[in-house]
Amino acid sequence: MGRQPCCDKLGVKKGPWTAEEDKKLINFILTNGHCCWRAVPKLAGLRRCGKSCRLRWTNYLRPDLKRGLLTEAEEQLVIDLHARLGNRWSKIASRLPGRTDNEIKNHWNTHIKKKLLKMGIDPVTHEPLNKDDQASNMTETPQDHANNTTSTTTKNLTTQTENHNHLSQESSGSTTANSELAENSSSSSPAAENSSSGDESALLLADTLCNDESFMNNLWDDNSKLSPPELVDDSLWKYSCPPSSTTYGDQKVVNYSDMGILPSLEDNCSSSWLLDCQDFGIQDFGFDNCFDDFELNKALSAIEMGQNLH
DNA sequence: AAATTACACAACCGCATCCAT
DNA sequence: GATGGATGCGGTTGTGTAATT
Repeated sequence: MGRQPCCDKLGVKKGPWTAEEDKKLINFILTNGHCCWRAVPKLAGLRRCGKSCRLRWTNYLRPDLKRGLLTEAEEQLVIDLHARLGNRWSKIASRLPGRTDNEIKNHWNTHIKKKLLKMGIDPVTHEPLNKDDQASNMTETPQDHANNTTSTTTKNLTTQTENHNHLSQESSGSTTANSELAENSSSSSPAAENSSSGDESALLLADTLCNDESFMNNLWDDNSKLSPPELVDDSLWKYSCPPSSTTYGDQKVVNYSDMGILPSLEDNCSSSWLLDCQDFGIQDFGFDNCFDDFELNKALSAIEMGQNLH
């Protein structure tokens, strides 16, 4: 007896999600959480595979997502983390608040890869392309590489990453995920310790990073309702968090009206998923811990602004 | 203005892993 | 320990849009 397909292929819709479907999914998850993705489509009244629902939620509908291109600082962090972790996009994404593995993967493939090649750096090994021993690296997996080598990009980025690790530990008080990174760093990247503090490029990058206000806000703002990098995971989203103030502080606000989730002006309807939250009672979802009146108002104004754009 | 190319990103697919039985 | 189901992850493809010719 073979394994059952993850969903009944018959009658399951594929392709782009409609605004109506998005709304159904959001309402359902905000109301019930996602106890079991397989059951979600049925319970939410969607003709979708559970897998598809999960993907849609984690990659697009989650309220804490940042939209828009990665900042320079985020990009540098991705490069550094990739040098250490390889193509483990979910691990990398867990260190970038509001970013998804899919988003980072896409950005890597469309931007960073080319950028590194242009700089003469192998995006897989993070070593200079014309190195003699390049051939030997060809057989190495990114993971092997991450465990064994000191990459060029890592060398360049060490200072900034150390700043991140050090400071995020302090600010979050949580060391679980960072300790994993630290493990990788200490065992695999002696460069982290050895890199010259006088390395101009590293300092420059660190400077860039620290001057990137939105990025730093995400990392430092104790009041930020964004999870610290190591805390961004689905388990926490079971009892989801609303759009954070940090997110709304960015011009790339999560704009639900763009997605058609919010009623258009012509709908002349006051309901939205956020307003629905109010109806449900924010406390019902544990929102009271992370969503005060001020932020609710901020969120609603942001949404109104979004509506006014249409 | 039309055709072509490049880019951005949403979504799917298949395999891996975890976990309950 | 074996098995099967649910979920997660990474690779890849498809599609819409902007830029260029």
